[in-house]
Formats: sequence, structure tokens, C-alpha cells
Amino acid sequence: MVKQDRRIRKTKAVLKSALLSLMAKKNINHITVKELCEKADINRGTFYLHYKDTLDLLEQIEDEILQNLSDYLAIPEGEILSLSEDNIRDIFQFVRDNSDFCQVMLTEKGEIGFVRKLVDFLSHRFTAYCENIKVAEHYYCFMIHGFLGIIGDWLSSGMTETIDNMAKICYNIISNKQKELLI
Amino acid sequence: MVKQDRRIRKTKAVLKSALLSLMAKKNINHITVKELCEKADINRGTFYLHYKDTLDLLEQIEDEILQNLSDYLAIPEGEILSLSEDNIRDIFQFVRDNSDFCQVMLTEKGEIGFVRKLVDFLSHRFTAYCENIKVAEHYYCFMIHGFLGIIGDWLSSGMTETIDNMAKICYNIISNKQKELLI
DNA sequence: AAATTTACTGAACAATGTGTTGATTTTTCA
DNA sequence: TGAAAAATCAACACATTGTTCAGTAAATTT
Repeated sequence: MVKQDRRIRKTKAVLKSALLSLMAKKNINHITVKELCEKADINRGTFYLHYKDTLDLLEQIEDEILQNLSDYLAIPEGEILSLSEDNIRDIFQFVRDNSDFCQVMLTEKGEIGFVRKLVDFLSHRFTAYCENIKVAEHYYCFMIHGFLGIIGDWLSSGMTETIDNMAKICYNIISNKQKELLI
Repeated sequence: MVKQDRRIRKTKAVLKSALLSLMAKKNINHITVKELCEKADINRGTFYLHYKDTLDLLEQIEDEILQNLSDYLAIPEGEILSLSEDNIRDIFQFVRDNSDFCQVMLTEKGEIGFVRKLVDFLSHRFTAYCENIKVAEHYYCFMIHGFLGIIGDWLSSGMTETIDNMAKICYNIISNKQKELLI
């Protein structure tokens, strides 16, 4: 993909940050193109040059974040990851590095469509090593939703716990280390 | 709460089913009061007699379903439930009995606010029996999100698996019965 | 550095949806 | 059946939408 004109990059960036800032305060349903453009200090016509509506903008932001996560995890072609403590820690790190976005999208302010996209993404990268595929699918569905649930809680509570602690807690739940879990 | 006028009950019922039917096809953002009322064959003024906007209607539907779930689980005052296989089965049964609502609200069409409400609801009824409160909270957050994730998948795939099977799979994951899980 | 291309602006526009009103009709329920 | 409550209908001022077009500013190319 060829590099975009600097003006376009700038326009998209301010619209992105304006939308996230508005979404922190109100539901996406109640955000109009008009107020978004006023917040971003962008002509309304310019918005329509790039996006269909606010939801279209939101979806492009989502896709961008997923691409960044994909680059960040940097999985060699064809390989798959396990839910190791290191990998879990990496994901917590990514969430904190993108907390402006994640704080909005993975908590009560967010949009269920993105959670679904994220689940699909993670499901395809973290795969089971057991033979019974059917149960394995359910198993990973469960683990990834549980993992994302904890991430959501961590974000909602202002990310006060350390990343190391959170990764340890998650890993212990996933690998069922009950003893370590209850200490 | 005193029984409502039959006309009001009827109005609310048609609006509810019209909204769910529209939400199955398009995002709540793109549903206007006008088209909702046309679908429900209700005067637009009548809608505003009862609701502020479409989101207000949706939230009232959500609260009603949560109340029904609460009645259905019928927990004696002050008691708490465990994530037993029976309790899990009951919840699957409730989801199937209310599949018109759940199919919309617990899959990609849904609204994240309801998932959050449901997590809070379930978290308060299913509580840990270990002393370390902090970890217990995370533990139950994880388990309930995982559980709801599987329910969402089950709904998305048309509820083909039997309730007994789903309950068994969930229970085995939660109680970490790896052997049964992999059979 | 000049020329060319591209993006943004500002203003206007018709079209559509919103939220409310008041008078009238219909339905409920006691 | 008669009083009360709810739904209807039409109308309204208002806001947002999505598009257009001529003019301006900024970026890229040569």
C-alpha cells in the first residue's frame, strides 16, 4: 500500500482522535457527523470524502488496530502461538500501549463487533494442540473470551495492576494452576 | 408493580419485536424511530409516549430480560449459586427459550452494554468460595466471560448442539476436567 | 522553484428524521 | 355505560444528512 498524502493522514488522525474522545463520553449512536467534525475542526464535506458515516470511521479504526496487533505479535508465516505467559504479557503490553483505543473499545463504551473481530483474530493465532477439534474450538473460544473479559476489567479499573501480575493471573487461570492462583 | 393497560402492553410488545427483527438485519445505529414505527405499525407519537429513542427502548428490553432471568434462576434471598453443571444447563435452557432476544443481543449484532449487564448480574450470583477475594473476582470474571463466549458461538451456529452437550462441555472446561474434555 | 495534481474549504441545497403539540378517535376497565 | 386513558393524525419548527461546486491551500512531481 502506497503512502498516503500527508493531508489525508492528518485528516484521518484528527477524526480518529476526535471520535475516540467523543465515544469516551457518549454512545456512538448519539455522535453526529456534525459534532465530530466540529470537534476535529474539519469541514464536514471532508469527512464524506473519506467515510460513509461515523460507524464506517469506527470500523476503519478497528481494522487499523487489528493490523497493528498483527504486526506487533509478528508471527512467522504459518506459525501459531500458544497462550503462554509471555504471549499473554505481550498482549497486555499492546493493550496498554493502545489504551486510548482499548479503553473505549473493550469496556462498556465499546462496540460488540470489535470484540468479535478480536476474538476471531486471536482464535486463529492461538490454536489448540489436542486432536478433538470440536472441543478444542470451544476451549479456545472460552479461554479467549475469558482473557478479554479480564483485560476489560483491567482497563475499567484504570490499569492499576501491573502487567506482570495480570499476565501471571491469566496464565494461572488458563493453565489451571489452582495453587498459585489462590496464594 | 401494577398491571399495565392492555393497550400499553400491546404497544410495547410490537415495538420490542419490531426492534429485534430490525436489529437482526442492521446495526442499531441505522435504525430510525420512523422505520421502527412503520414496522410495528404504530404511530410515531405513540413511541415517544413511552420511549426517548431506540436505545432507550433497547435498554428497557434488556432490563426486562434480566428480570426474567433473575426470576427463572429463582435464587432464595441471600443465597449464591455455583457454576454447577445443572446451573449451567439451566442458563442454556433460558437462552434457548429466549433465543429471539439472545440471538440478537449475544452475537455480533448485539450491544456491549448488555453483555456487561449480564456479566455483572451473573458475577453477583455466582461467587467464589476461596479466601483470596482479588483473585476470585478475576477468576469469576474469566469464567463468566468464557461461558458467555461459548453461548454466543452456540447461538451463532444455530443452536445445533444439544443443551446437555453444551452444558457438559462448559462444565468440563470450568472445572478443568481435561480428560473428559478431550474424549 | 515552478508546474501540476490533489485535498480541503465554505456555502448552498433538497431531503429526511426528530421531537413536540393539540384536537380527535378508539379502547379499556370499573 | 361512562369516565379515563391511550392511540391516532396532521402539523410544526428544527437539526442533521449527504451532495455539489467554485475557490483556495497544500503536497508532490518534474
